[in-house]
Amino acid sequence: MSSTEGTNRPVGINDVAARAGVSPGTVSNVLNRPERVAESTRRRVERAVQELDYVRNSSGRNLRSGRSDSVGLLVLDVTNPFFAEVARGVEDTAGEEGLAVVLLNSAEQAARQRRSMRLLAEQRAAGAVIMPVDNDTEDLLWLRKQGVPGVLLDIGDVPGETACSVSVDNHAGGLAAGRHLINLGHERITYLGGPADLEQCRTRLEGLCAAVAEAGSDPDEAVRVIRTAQLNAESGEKAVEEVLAGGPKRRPQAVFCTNDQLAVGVLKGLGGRGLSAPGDLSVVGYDDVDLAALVHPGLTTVGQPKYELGRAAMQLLLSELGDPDHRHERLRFAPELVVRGSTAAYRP
Amino acid sequence: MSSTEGTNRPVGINDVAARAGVSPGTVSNVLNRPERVAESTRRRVERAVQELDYVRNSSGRNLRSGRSDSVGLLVLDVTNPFFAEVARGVEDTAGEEGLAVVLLNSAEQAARQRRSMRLLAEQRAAGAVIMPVDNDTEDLLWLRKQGVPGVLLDIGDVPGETACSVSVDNHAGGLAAGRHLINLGHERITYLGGPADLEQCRTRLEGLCAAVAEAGSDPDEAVRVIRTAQLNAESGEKAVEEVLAGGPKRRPQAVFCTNDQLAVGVLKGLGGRGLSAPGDLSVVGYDDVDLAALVHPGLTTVGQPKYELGRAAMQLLLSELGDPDHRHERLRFAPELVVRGSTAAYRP
DNA sequence: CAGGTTTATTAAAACGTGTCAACGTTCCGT
DNA sequence: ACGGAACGTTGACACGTTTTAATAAACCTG
Repeated sequence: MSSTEGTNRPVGINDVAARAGVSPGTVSNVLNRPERVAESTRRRVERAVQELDYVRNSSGRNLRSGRSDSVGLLVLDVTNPFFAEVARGVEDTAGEEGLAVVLLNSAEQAARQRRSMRLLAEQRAAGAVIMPVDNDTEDLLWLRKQGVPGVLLDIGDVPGETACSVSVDNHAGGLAAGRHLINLGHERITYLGGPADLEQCRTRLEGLCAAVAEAGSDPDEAVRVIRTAQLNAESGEKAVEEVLAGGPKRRPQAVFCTNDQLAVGVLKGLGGRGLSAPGDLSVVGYDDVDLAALVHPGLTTVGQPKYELGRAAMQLLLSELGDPDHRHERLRFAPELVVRGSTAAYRP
Repeated sequence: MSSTEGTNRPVGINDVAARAGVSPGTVSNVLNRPERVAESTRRRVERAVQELDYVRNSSGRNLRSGRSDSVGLLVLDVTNPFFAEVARGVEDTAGEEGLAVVLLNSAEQAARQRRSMRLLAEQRAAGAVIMPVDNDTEDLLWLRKQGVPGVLLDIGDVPGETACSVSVDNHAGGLAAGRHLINLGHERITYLGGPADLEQCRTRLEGLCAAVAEAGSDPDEAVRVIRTAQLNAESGEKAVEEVLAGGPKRRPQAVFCTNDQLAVGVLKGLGGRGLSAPGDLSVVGYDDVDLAALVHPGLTTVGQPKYELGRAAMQLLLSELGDPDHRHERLRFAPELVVRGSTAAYRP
C-alpha cells in the first residue's frame, strides 16, 4: 500500500526521471529530441512514462518556451455552416502540424471579438486565423504586438501590409450573380445584406452594381438595398415583407442575398405568402452551403471554396510561424456561380 | 531611446511592479483580490498596467495554481447545426463564469476522441463536456484520473456512476415519432440511422419499435433498419435507393431518420426520382434544426432543447467543480414532436 | 500609553518544464 | 599510449505567476 500510488499527486517529469534512474533533463530530451539520447536509456524512460501514465504539463512547457502550441480560430458565427466548413479546413491543416485549434466565436460583436483576442494573448497562442467583424485593424495590430501573428480570413482589402489574408473575390461574385440575373431579363433587383461594415456585404453589392452599370442601367435606380440585422434565415424571412412592399407592379424581379441562410429565409417567406421562386421572383444566395442544394427549389448561389479557404489560411499562418523574415501575402480565390432552380427568365 | 521600450521582451508582472513601485505580489493581489490592497496603491498599479499594456500570462498562472481556466467541449461533428446550437449553450454558460471553451471535434472517430482527451489532460483543463463516440467509458475514466472531470452529453445510459450526464429521452422521442406515424395509418416503416454503437441511434430505434409493438404489430416484421455510414444529407440521399428497393408494392410507407440531415437528404433523393413526401412516403427527422422548417415540405421531426442541453451540461460541470464531495447527477429532458408537412395520412 | 488587533505590503518559495554549459565516458587516429 | 573529438548525461537555472508566512505600520481599547 505504501509502495503503490497512495497519494493522488499528478506525476511530473521528475517522477519519471526518478523511476527511470536518470535526470529530468534526460527525460525532457527523450520527449523532445529523442535522437540525442542513447537507445537503451530512451527505452527505459519510455517504459517509465508508460508505467506511470505520465502526461506532460503544457503550462510548464509553454511557460518555459514562451510559446504555446495552439492556434486560435475566431469566427463570426459558429452556427453558420459556411464557417463550420472553413473550420474543418483549418483544423485538419493545423492537426497535421501538431497544433491544437481553439475555436472562438465573436457572434459578429466587436466586444466579443476583443475579448477573444485578449484570451489568445493571455494564452500566448502561436497564432490566429481571424474573420474580423469590421475593417478596423486596431485589435489585430494589438494582438500582433503581443506576439500573436494573425491571418485574416474572408477580408479582401486589408489596409496596409498588416497581415496575410486569404479571401474570395467578392466583387467577382457579385458581378457573376448580377450578370446572371440580367441575362435572364431582370431589371429591378433587390440586394439583401447585413451591416455595411462587413466588407463581404459591401463588396458583393458593388459587384452587383457593376453588372447593372455594364448593362447600361443606373445602379441607383435599378438596385434597391435592404439591410438586415443578422445574417440568418429568420432575418431573411422577416425581410420578405419589405422586399415585396410597393405592390406587384413595383416589386423587384429578383433578390440577391449576401448569404444562403438569408436566401433560404426569403424562399420560406415567399411560400408563406403564396408566392414562390422562380415563378414570381428569382432568388440568388451566396456561399453554396449544403443547404442550398437541399431546399426546393434548389438555390442558385455563388460558391466559395470553403474548406480550401480554411486550409490556405492555416498554411499561410504556418509559413509565417516558420519563417522569421516573412513578407505578408494576399491570397485570393475565385468564386463560382452555381445555377439551380431558384432563378429563371423573367416573364412579364 | 534607452528609457523607451527598445527591446521587445513581453512585459510581465515584474515590470508592472517595478513601474508602480511595489512588489510583484501586490500586483498579483490587485489583479486577483483587489479588495485586499489599499485604494491608492491599487490605482497606481492599475495605471502601470495600462501604461505598459500588460496582459497576464496564463501559463504561469495555471502552472502555479495547477488548474487551467478553460474547459473542453468535445463534439461529434462541428458541421452539424445541432451541435452548433449546443455549443452556444455551453459557451454562454461558461462565459458567465469566466471560463474559456476549447472546442474539439472528434468527427465520430474514436482515435480523434482519444487525441482530444489527451490534449485536455495536457492542458490540465478544468473540466470537459463530452459527446462520446460510443459507450466505452475507458477514455472518460482515464481523463478523470488525470484530474479532468467530464460531463456526458447526449448519452442516456451511463454505465455505473462514472460521471454526470444530460440527455434527451431518446426512447420517448422514437416512441412519439412511431405513434405519430401509426396514427396516420402507416404500417411498413423504415428506420434510417447511423452506426449501432451510437447510443442515440439505438435507443430511438427501440422507441420506434415500442410504438409498433404497442399497436399490435411485430416490430421485426414492420420495421426495416438501414444503417448509413455518416449522419449527413449526402448519406441520406444515397440511402434512398435502398429505401425504395423492392418496388412500389413493398416500399415502406414511412421513413424515420435519426437525424434531420439524413431526413433532408431523403427528401432530396425522393425529389430526384420524381417522388415526394408526404404524397408517396412520409418522412420524419430528429433534432428540429433550423433547416427542418426551411425545406419544402417542412420536415416533421422530434425537437430537442439544444441550447438548454448545452447550458445544463455546463451547469452540471460547474457544480461539480465547485463542490468537493459531489454526487453524480443524471439529467434528462423530454423531446417534443413537431409536426410539419412531410407526414400525412396513408392513402392506399 | 502599553498591549493587542487590524491592515497593507513584502520577500521568498513553489509550480513543471526546457535549455545550456559543463562534465564524464568512449572511441578514434596518430 | 595519448590528445582530442564525439557522444550522453547531468545539474542548475529561468520562465511568470500565486501564495504563505512574516514584517511593518496604523489603528483601537481599556
